[in-house]
Amino acid sequence: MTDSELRAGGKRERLVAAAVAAFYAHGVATTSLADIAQAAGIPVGNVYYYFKAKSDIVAAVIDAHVQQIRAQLAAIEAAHAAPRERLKALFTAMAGESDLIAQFGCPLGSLCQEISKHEEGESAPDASGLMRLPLDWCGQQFRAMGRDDAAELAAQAFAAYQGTALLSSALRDPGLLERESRRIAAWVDSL
Amino acid sequence: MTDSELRAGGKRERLVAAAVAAFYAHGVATTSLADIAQAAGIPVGNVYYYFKAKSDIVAAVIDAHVQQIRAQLAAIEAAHAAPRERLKALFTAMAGESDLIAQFGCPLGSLCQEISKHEEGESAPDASGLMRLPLDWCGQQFRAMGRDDAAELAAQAFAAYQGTALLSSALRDPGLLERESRRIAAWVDSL
DNA sequence: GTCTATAGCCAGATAGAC
DNA sequence: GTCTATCTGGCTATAGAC
Repeated sequence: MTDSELRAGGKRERLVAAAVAAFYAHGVATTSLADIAQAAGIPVGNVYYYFKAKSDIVAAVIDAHVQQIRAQLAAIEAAHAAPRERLKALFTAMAGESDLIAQFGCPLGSLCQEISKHEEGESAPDASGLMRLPLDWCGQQFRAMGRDDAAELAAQAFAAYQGTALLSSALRDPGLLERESRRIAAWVDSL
Repeated sequence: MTDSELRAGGKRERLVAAAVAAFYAHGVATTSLADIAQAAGIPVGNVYYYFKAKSDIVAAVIDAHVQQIRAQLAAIEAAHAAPRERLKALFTAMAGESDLIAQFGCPLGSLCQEISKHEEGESAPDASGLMRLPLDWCGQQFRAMGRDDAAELAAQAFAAYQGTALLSSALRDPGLLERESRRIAAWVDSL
């Protein structure tokens, strides 16, 4: 946290949190700065004291997700020593959010997809880390399990989750995600 | 095709085709009517002769995709009698578009995800059929193979494809989709 | 640092000539 | 049916008072 952030009394954090929620529920393109500012209880014009442009808010939102992912993965590593248990913990945790995911999809996957469609100018932030981070972590776990095809297994497991999240939100069916998450966990156990 | 469409000399079709391409490459929300009209070689104001509002264009785009899916599935059914071969044909065909998918994701999945985020008003069209149609078709094939868990297998296969499409576009890696499509085909063969 | 007011732009949508 | 001209509103972003 920088000095100016400390002086800002948490307003920047409130803006980012409001943007995270709004981007997730309504999408990046359809969310206006006014929406974000209102949700954070801050006048619209004041947003530009904290962010030079909307794309900077997008970058801050991506960064917030990255921090959250790192924290979640670190927590799983602290709670479970065995790579197999760590993998199961990750996919079980994701299934725990099935109601939300059935409404809006995976927070990471939907954000990643929307942003990857307009990576043209230099102002467009890169969201690929949102996929790469958990994917590489899964790969590490499979490698620790002694699998030579760790990267392939990681892609298979993570893609199964992402695809199911997409299906469950399209069909508005949380049960789909819960069943598939159990199947993935059982599959990890069987390896 | 209605009478007025016949009289229109294919302009409506050109608009829909341009919208399909633009929505896929840049997203629905960030594509303006001016973009679509220009790509179709039609003045902006004239768009409203064919569509009352932008949401009607979205509905027409969804419908165009539905027609395309039906045609593709019918072609596969005509070319292959065995359900196992039909499934393999579908996932092989998808892998054939890996370069495009690595750029913009699955045309169906990305459209579905974006639209499902703002299904509030009555003007918002429903895109869930884009997932339901191929999903149900896969289920029918698995059932024809004598599987009791046909619906679950269909979800598993289709989610694997959707998730891999998302990953391969996030990481800009067509090879990922090709490898996983081969794996899905081999898995279908093993059932 | 915080907020108000507003500029400037571009989108979606309409009116009406031809 | 086709097209031009234009209205209206909301959005991003800025200027400047406090």
